[in-house]
Amino acid sequence: MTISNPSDFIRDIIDDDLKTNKNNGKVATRFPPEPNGYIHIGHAKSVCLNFGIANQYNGTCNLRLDDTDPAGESMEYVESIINDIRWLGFDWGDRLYYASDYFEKIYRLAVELIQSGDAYVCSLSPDEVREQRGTFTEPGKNSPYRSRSVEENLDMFQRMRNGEFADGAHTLRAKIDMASPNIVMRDPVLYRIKREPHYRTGAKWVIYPMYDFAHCLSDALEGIVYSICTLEFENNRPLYDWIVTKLIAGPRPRQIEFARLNLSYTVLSKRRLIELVENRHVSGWDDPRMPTVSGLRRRGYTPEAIRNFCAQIGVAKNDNLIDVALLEHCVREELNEQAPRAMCVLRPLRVVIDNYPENHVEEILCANHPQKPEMGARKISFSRELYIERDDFMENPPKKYHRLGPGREVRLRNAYVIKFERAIKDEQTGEVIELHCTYDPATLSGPPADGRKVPGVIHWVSAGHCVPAEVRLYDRLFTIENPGAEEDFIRHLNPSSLETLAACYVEQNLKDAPPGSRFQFERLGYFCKDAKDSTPEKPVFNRIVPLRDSWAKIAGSEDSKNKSR
RNA sequence: UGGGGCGUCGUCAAGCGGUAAGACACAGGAUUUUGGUUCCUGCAUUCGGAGGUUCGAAUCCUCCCGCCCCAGCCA
Repeated sequence: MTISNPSDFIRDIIDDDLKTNKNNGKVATRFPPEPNGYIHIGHAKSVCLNFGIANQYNGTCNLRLDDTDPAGESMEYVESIINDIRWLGFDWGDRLYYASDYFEKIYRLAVELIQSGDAYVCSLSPDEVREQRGTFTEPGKNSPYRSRSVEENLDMFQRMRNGEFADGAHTLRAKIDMASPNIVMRDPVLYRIKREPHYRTGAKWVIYPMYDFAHCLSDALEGIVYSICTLEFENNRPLYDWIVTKLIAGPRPRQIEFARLNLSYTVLSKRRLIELVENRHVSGWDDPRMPTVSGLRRRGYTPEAIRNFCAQIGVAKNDNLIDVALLEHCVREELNEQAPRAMCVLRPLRVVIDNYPENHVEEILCANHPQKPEMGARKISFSRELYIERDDFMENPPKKYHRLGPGREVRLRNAYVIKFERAIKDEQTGEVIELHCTYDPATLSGPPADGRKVPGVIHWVSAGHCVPAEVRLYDRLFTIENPGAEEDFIRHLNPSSLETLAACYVEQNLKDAPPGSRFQFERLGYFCKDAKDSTPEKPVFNRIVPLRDSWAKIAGSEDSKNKSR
């Protein structure tokens, strides 16, 4: 499902600009994450948009770390961001930039702003600034420091930089309009004093530019043409334009806002994600249940699936809550094509084929993909003792159940038709612990000769030829559709978002599967060998996504019928 | 109710005055050694509401209603 000609309102704007030769045909974007957390699927939407546009129009997309607030920023995050965007399949050439590399230039531009009388050093406390800002319906008051002379402002700003003042003692503010109906324009703070070591500039600076000042100037310095950001910055656009027209002579970037991604049954705000990690509700940023790029990668999602997802959801200005089923659809779509099939028994039930010769082993050739012979075949051992899924036997099955039960026959996938003979139960608990069956030797590669129909097919492994594995079954992290809208979202964590099955068996061929390799375990879903926790003795497989299961729906409705009777 | 933005199927989303694309989801059916895949079929006489302009409106105008964002020295 590759969308050949992506189109959206942003690309429409670019098409128009190109048609009128507004920017001499130049297309330059940037992806500007702050390195204070791992990027998630919502960032991926922006990455695909910005890099996608650059690729489509033969332009460029810079990667810029927007590191203007040292609190919480670190090289670890920078590295993860770089790694994740590369993994997603995008390239910025040698255009890796840091806002912190522009600190000196930005400082000089601030001086220019002071010199033109468009900025002043304000000595109000944070509380006073808040009080004097006014409200939605009342204008703010001019700061008493608004009329400081250019000379005094220059001197004060220099001394701010020199570290002569305490944190928060003064700020540099733009002189705009305290009565503006747009609160962003009421003399916004441009610089603050903050004695916090910066992960890149160390202790060199004690003043740091605010986002509104640094971002637009960084864009302009890099020659960005389209500064694409999310809707909540729409109010800031007048300030963006104000700063840039005051300070930049040449071509100026244009800010365009689009709606950020919201995903059902998950949270995407950085604050909430951090809370999940720090309070150990998940194992880390790369917990396979996390919507982070690293979490999705570990879960087994492919870059292609994520890119397709981003193409599918589109780009618009409507607030949205995308059904996570669409994301799941995108992985299934790709993995159905790409993933070799294999067999794995999650909850083993021992089966003895009474009429199969003891100590006999035969090798059965199994196609790696039923529709793609070019993907080859592998051998699987078949013997008298097997494991099947506990779910595939029922003592009192409903009519539509196509598997094993009293008097029933079933096809073993890629192998013989077997018939149920008797069940052996634990004397204490009554639990079925072993099945005895007989097989029809004439059914290895075709249906029974007498024409009888065997509708059911189940998977299996040979007891003496399989390898023990741990399988982790993941489900959505939250039980409600929009946990992001809840104050106490933790309360809605899904208690069964992870089910660990420690005693599974996978077919022998998976013994040395490379870490990160993906398979379809037939009839179950798509799985990925966990790169972190697998050991040579015991591989661990993460369930990426289950197969669509129309039986579950039938069984579910049967179940509810029975309950209502 | 100061400013900014948005309202088209359950969820996304095309549509840009000529008579509602597509995807996911959902529901049927066919094929099937995965109750998978694939393949058919169905799924908005209607575009937040009400007026108006027009031969003709989701598209233009007016009013109304609803939702989101903004009062960090965060981004």
